[in-house]
Amino acid sequence: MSTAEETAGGEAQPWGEVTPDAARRLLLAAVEAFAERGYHATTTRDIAGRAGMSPAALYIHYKTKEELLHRISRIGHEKAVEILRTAARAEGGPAERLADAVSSFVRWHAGGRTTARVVQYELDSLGPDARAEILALRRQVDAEVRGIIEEGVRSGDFDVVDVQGTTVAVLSLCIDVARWFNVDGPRTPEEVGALYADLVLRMVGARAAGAAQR
Amino acid sequence: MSTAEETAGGEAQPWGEVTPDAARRLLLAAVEAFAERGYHATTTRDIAGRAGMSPAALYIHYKTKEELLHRISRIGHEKAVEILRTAARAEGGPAERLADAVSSFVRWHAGGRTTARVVQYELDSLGPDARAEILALRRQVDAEVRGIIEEGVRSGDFDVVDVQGTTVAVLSLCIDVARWFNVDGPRTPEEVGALYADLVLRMVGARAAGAAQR
DNA sequence: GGCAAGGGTGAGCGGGCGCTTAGTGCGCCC
DNA sequence: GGGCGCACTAAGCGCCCGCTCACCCTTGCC
Repeated sequence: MSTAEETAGGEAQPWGEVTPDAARRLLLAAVEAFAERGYHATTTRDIAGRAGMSPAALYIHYKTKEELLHRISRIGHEKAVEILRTAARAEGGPAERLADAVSSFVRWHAGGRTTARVVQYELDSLGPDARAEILALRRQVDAEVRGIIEEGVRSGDFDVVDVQGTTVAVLSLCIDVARWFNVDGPRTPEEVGALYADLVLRMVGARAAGAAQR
Repeated sequence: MSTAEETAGGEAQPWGEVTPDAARRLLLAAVEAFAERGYHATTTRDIAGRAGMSPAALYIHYKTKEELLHRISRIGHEKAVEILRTAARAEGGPAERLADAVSSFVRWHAGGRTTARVVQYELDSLGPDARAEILALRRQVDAEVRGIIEEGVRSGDFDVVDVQGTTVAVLSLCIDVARWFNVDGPRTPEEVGALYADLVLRMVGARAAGAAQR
């Protein structure tokens, strides 16, 4: 039976596609460990231990420790592209779609903070080939957001001087959520998403920006 | 001869206070190495090698590898606080001071990217005590920016619903510059600083925000 | 029941890690 | 100008890393 799509924001089981059950448990354990201590500070013994297996079991499903990071990074980036693409292709005006894109992207970074941390901050630990593959996905992420902003400028909904610079700033704002967000903190992912969507609309000078908030 | 204060933005020699010359060279080497590969992926042999010394030389000036990170982190954070405090206490209205704070903070993150990277992203590699000390400095950073925004709201210059949330977002934007900025890229630290100052003024709904840009 | 396949384990290899120690060269003070 | 102190080095200790290998269970098919 096909695993049903989970509700937005959380990271219920985005790893359903990783097929042997033991391989998925190992991957999940690696995500946790990498997010907590970083790739280099994590040992293969720690990963295997979290998955309830012996150190050697890891090498039945993955060639190296780096392959684990590579897989996590690719799946995570694909999810990020999917989130932004869905928002970009939705119905509604540029402002509506940009707000939607930002709030879901932020919710993903806050709610699935462990995954997002690995995805966004452990890129440099990959080898050159894997790194290049991931960078291509990043360019897609950038293009989706830039597309919405360009459209808003063309239609006159947005007032932006430097489209590329503003695109970088918008993504930057969302991505950094993975660094500071704390699950035990005072804000829910949804609240941060809503706040950030409003702030971004202001950044692009959307007509009537923030009007709905006041 | 006293080392003259360097011009703003760069990181010519902010480590003048580190006194034995060899200790400073080691620290500088550590900053480079940590920024490039991360704390855990950097070996003491690498640090000593970059400083042109034998591995053992490191332990004459520093007790452990972690002490190097601790020192770098503290000096870096003190510099960050100083930059923001200077901007916050300057003359002029809230908008002017906020723009000044953001642009100099961004210039520091972009120009001194190696230092800023270590300062912002290697915090978790510190032990609990050192970490707590650094977190106190971070609270000061937050307080300086929040102070300017609060003042702007009181005076009616800014229109902000969620002061703390907006403060986090503003700092977030600046800090993330250390992650993506590329010295060989198309923008200078000054250009990014100016762009970000404008974007932040829009975020806080400053009266006539961006008017000077158009 | 016999047997092949494959997920899993215990033990351990080679190597590089953080850090130490014994010794060396050199400048400075009396 | 002899001795002391200190910055520094060569060598290496003990440890733990990523990863491997020989072997062991369980499962499914004839």
